[in-house]
Amino acid sequence: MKWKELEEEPCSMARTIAVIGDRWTLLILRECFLRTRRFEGFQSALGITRHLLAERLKKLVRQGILRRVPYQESPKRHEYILTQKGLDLYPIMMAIVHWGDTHMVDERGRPLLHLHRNCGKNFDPVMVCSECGEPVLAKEVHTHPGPGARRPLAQKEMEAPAPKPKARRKAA
Amino acid sequence: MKWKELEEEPCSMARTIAVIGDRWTLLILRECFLRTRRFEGFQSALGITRHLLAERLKKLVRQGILRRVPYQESPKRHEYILTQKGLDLYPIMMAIVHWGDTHMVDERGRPLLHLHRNCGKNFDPVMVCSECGEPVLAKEVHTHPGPGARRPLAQKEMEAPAPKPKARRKAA
DNA sequence: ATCTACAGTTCGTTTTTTGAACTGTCAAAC
DNA sequence: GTTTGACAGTTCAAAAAACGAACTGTAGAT
Repeated sequence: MKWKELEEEPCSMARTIAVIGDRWTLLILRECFLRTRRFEGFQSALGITRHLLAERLKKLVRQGILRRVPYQESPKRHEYILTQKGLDLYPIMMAIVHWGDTHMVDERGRPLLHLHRNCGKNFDPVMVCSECGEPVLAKEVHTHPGPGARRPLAQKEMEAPAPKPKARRKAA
Repeated sequence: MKWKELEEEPCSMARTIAVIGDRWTLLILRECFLRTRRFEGFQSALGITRHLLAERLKKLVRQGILRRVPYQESPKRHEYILTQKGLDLYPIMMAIVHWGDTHMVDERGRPLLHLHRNCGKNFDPVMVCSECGEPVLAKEVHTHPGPGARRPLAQKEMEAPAPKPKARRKAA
């Protein structure tokens, strides 16, 4: 499977992973949520190579996750700001942080705490069901095909190579 | 920054990303949650190279996310099963799927639906505050250092170059 | 005139990933 | 009793991605 195909898989996870599923992209997004906006800011916070950083930022802009906004003329300079689509990644970020808080901390405890201003307390993110409001466990969930599931196979595909004859052993 | 260092960063996101933050690992985990357990199962579902798959599975076992359980003697064969630590990744997976459902679907709609058996409805995952139960928005959260934050600077680090005065220039 | 800040780009080297075949055990088929 | 197939890997050369370090270019500060 190539990465181009991945983006077209009928799977929301695959498609999302195709966009944000690499280490540097996730770290760049972490910085975005910590209010970093500028090239040098990302570079020095992460130690990423400038080449990669430029590439990843471009990709995030192409995907509509960041917006490239000018903040000064002459020399033209831009900031990278999260769009709404980007802000919507927050639950993913928080879920990742929370797993780390639960399973990857050392004896000293959490590196960061999160204060929910609405209620004034440090909190953990909890994933609940949109319908009943209860926390969701993996075992309580049944997954089934939706309208965008892989379409029924077309005739052409039906004729497509049945699983290749595996001439794996001592061939030729 | 090398990946070894990443695992030791005082940041739960960095540590988590060091473990699961690459494309194949995330896809392997997707398969795990879809009940795939065996080498061939992962390989044929994902099209990952066997070499990489073996490597990634080893790493996930080392990290305690999967358990390698024998399911037959002679030839010894093993299954890869999610541990509790692995099951705890579920909110991350669901958050990723949900973002994809929101921002990456085509006109046909979602590839997969998730039924919450407890309430009998198809649902979306919602991230709420553990303290007040309300959905959390990025803007409502204030991040601050916790007990495991970067240790106080050692002497050597104190001697490191202080940030220099910033040059100002005309704004846009 | 020189230095520094910023936002990249270029390019040669190293590391990772890929693709394809190979190894080895055992059961069933021929 | 030899061959075939399923399974779970390992090996290795070649291709792709990432790294590091230097370079480009604009402009304010010294």
